[in-house]
Amino acid sequence: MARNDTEPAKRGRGRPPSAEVRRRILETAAVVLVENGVSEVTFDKVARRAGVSRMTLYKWFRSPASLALAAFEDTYADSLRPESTGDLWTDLRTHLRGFVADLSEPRLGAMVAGLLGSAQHDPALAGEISGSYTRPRREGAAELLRAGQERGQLPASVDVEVLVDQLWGACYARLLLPEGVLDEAFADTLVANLRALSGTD
Amino acid sequence: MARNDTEPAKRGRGRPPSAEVRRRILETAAVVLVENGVSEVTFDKVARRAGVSRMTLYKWFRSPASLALAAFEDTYADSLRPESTGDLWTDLRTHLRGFVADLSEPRLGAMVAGLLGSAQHDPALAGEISGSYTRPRREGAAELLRAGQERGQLPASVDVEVLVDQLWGACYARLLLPEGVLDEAFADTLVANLRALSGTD
DNA sequence: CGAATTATTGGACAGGTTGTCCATTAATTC
DNA sequence: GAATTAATGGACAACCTGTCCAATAATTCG
Repeated sequence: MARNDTEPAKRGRGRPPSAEVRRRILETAAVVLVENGVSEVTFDKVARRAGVSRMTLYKWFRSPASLALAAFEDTYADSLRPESTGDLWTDLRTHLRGFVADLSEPRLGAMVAGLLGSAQHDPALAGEISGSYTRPRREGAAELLRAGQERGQLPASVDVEVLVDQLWGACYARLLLPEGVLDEAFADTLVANLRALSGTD
Repeated sequence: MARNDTEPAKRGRGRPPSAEVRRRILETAAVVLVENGVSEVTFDKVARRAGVSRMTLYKWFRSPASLALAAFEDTYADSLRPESTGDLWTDLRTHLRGFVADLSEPRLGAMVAGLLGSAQHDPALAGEISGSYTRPRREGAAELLRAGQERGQLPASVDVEVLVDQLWGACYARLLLPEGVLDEAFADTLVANLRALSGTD
């Protein structure tokens, strides 16, 4: 949570990068990001608003979208909450409820949707998102399911990797497809549907 | 399927819109769309390539993305295939297999992903996609499930609207999230997971 | 201290896209 | 022939990108 920008490492020779400058860039980018969306985060605008040379941005960030992602991570990195109670269905409900609560918070949801939207035209951005956002979250989700499977709460024949998409992926579909409604009831029903099928009421 | 541009309706007074011009615009936009992606479909480029005045594009299309969507619908509108065999699980497998086959066809998948990506920054485009693409497909999917539910192949307690997201939505998640693998095996496993849970092997 | 090294700045430039304006020409109906 | 609508071509300011360059600042090494 924005605690890794104070003193990164020993530099060799020349003038060290200014932590002050980097901080102002990320703060300004975060403001533009939350107020105007990813597509408005532009090198030109951020540089002018932050009172920083545009060249510095070109040196540190691959693209405006990449800067927006860095600002997002720096400011809104959330906790990944990996707690577990020992009961699969309880874990799923609390985890999915929190997840949906985050994504349906207008500002955060719009930022995630905007970043994923930009990634559709920007393979490099997709790679960055995969590394810092998608992959760790997907890992945690699969782990949760695997634990339940090992406790016998899920048939061994269930494909956990696919089930991740049938729970968390379904939430992203509601976030990204037009007309999608994303609320706590949706999270609950995702789990309820599985239980209804398995008859474990 | 590009059959609604020949003679739309009687015009009142002045010079009628040129079907020839409209055709060239949509064809050129479709070429740019499939070759370079949604983000490269620009009024300037399409107008120059089509040999048409840029002003004409501004008159007929709300935005470049809207033009890209029109070109997509005009050229690549697919069939919605609503056939049904009477068995839910068979219907689901064939339907989802075809759906995934379409989306994983590189050009078509990239176009859908690009359009949905652009819609994240363009609410008006999201509305257009909802009306012409998302809503009818979602309706068909829900209908398929409801029919199965009425035949007793799905518990009455299952929420069909949510289950749509757990099947088709999961495919969109794989399409739109980085690292997602979308193939026939995924389609089969989506259905297999539900059957594994319900124990109806 | 001085030299080498790296960061940052400010300015400049061409290229592309948008959005808008205007005058002109073309086609069609009344 | 007059009114009406479509289409054209050109122009303009505004913004963003990507790149180049010269000048200045901060830090380490010899």
